[in-house]
Amino acid sequence: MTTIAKNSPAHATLAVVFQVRAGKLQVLLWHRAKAPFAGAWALPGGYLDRGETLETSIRRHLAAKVDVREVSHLEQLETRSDPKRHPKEWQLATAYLGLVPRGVDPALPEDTDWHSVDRLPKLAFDHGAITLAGRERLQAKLSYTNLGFALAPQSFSLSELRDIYAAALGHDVSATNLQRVLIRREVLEPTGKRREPGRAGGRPAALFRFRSPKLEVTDQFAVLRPPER
Amino acid sequence: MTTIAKNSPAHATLAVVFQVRAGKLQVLLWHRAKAPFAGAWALPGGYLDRGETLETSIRRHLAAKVDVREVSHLEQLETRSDPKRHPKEWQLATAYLGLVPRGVDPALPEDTDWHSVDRLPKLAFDHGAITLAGRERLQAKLSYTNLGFALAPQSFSLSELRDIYAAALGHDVSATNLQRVLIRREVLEPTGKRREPGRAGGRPAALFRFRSPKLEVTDQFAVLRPPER
DNA sequence: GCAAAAGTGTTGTGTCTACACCCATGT
DNA sequence: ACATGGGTGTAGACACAACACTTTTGC
Repeated sequence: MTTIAKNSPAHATLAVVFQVRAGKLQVLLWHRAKAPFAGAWALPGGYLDRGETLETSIRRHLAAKVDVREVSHLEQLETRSDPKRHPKEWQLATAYLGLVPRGVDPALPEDTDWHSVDRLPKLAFDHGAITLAGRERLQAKLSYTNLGFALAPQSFSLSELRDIYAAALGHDVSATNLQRVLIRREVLEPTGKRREPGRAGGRPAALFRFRSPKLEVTDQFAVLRPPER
Repeated sequence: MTTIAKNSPAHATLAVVFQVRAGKLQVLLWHRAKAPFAGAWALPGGYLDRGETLETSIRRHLAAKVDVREVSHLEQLETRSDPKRHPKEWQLATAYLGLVPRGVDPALPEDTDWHSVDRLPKLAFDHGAITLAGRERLQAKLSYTNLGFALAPQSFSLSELRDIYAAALGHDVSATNLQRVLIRREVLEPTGKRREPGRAGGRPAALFRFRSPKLEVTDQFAVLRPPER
């Protein structure tokens, strides 16, 4: 018998899955029962298997936590490699950003729950930093892409959409101006339907939808763009 | 003797190193002598070693090709994981974007050379796609950050800077407007020095420098920014 | 009529492009 | 003087924020 020095790192995939719930941006976490970091909350994920891509892997691990069909957007965030990030093994982790539209409420396992991002508990490993990196990516892309489609339901009033943007961005958003920006960019379109007012009355809201369910950059060349002729 | 199933992928680091040379955006490639892809050009890089981070790894591998002190910026791009990306082994690769300022001309090994990005030869593995992803990242960040510092020399006239931006962006850039954008954003500052005119005459150009040699976002919240009060 | 909620009109501001014009130097 | 290259002045286009005002509903 020879001892074989393992000369490749273990590789895990993780996902920062966000959803706007109860007016707050929340992230999906599970509660670790075993060491290391027993008792701490952690991002969902697991090891990469032979024959699968990173994206396939994180979809497979997420399927154990939420109905993957609910995940409306998934993109790679970053790969973490600090040799000390895992206390027991040499492990790299590739993190993904996942988004779930407002309104759906997937069934979750016992050990899994949503947590408000601005009141995070102590997270295992480097998952705290990864979560914040995910929020930064989300906030930036809400500004210059149509990424809102991934947080919003199929159809919505503009004040509902404003609340979603406000929760994700962490500051007030004006429904008036949000409408004009997204309509001008041809990101939103009216459905022609209306929402019935509640018992307090008020004008019925027009319902909108996102034109495309795929990520599109809507404002990339705001400056330093090519000359017209 | 037992066969030990290796259940972790090999992990390599790669770098897309750009420099503006001869008015073109060029990328550093080396010529593979051995299979797989013998005879093809490839991005510099190599395996990740135990105890190092991905960034340390790519700096180490780059050191074999260029003087690493010349690399003025390095950031992680993406991790590629297609099981078929390497014909012989299960290998992931994390790619970095590296930038070298105009003007320096590092000594290179025999097998290594610069190639114009818009006339790339066939590249090994998925290196062609990675190179284009690197160019996209560079072009986007030139618009909304001070990343130009990493492509420009210490001090430069505005027409020199315009040529650098034009090569990287792939379209004409107006020196007049480039100046105003970068000065307003407080990215550039005058050095107070001047460039002596050439034999053809002409007004001597004022020399500028970038204020900061670190990446800073200068335009992130162009829209959907927080209300003033 | 009045409160509530949604939507429109309008003004002002800041940032950018385009282009005409002026400046400083060598021959 | 004039060619050459650099720099400034200025006008217009555009996208956005802010806010007043109007519309549509329930009670």
